Amino acid sequence: MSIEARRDVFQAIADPTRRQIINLIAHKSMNLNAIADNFQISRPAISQHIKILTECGMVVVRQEGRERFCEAKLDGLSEVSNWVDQYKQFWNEKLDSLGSYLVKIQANNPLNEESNTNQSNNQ
Amino acid sequence: MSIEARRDVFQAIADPTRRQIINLIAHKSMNLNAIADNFQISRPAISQHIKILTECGMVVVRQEGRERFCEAKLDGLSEVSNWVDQYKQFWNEKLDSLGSYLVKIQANNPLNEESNTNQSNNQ
DNA sequence: AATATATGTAAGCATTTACTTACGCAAATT
DNA sequence: AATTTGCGTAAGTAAATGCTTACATATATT
Repeated sequence: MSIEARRDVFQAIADPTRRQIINLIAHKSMNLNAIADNFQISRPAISQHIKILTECGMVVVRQEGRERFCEAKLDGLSEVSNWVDQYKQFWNEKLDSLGSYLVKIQANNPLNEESNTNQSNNQ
Repeated sequence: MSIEARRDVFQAIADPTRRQIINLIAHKSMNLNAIADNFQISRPAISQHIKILTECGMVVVRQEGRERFCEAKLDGLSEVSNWVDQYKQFWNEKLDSLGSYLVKIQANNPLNEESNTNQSNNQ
């Protein structure tokens, strides 16, 4: 952690512990000790991860008495999503599930022709 | 780079230079010098980045005479996409555009009720 | 008031990262 | 055959990373 470093979302989620922290608090705020209980590493280590996540805007800390509740702010993930989604065309799973979903709508909607074209040049 | 390290896609794309490399070769294979021409850092540095990308399966190198063409294999990005997309509901832009698209289909398809539920609990 | 709890932060440390320069080697060119 | 080109790799280095332990501090509890 040392001095001061580049902080961006891509780097923030590069660490598996930080991804797990995000998973933990995505749906419900937790205080720091509660988060740390889920890991084998020390509480200060978790505190430092939270600091990093805070610095890149992915976590907001709300103080409540002596506790600090960590809330996930995952808007920043859209940056990752946008970057990755440029390359959607290079793998199939996701396209397939979207495809079958559109086909399902299509089946109930024989009048609509244009959603076909939407399906093919979506990206 | 030293000895041997954890290699996963999240860490691979954490580095901005590697993301640029991916951008460069996503649509057309390039040999190493051609890639390096786009950066200020040395050719060996690029070579090391390519090695990392190769180690986590995002680049395949095809030798052709003395040249080595680097081809992007971006299937691995689906792992990132899947992880990030769990949290789609936490930012709006993407949902909005998908939402308006579904609304548009919906408008042409008054019989189909279930796509409404699909829209709300899509994730 | 004394203690316990929840936390931040500093300092130290081993490891990893991202580079550099120097070199080696095979394939192409001359 | 000699040289140039395209590349990998080793060794060295500064900085970053991820952790630890030790300590400080504010808020609760007793």
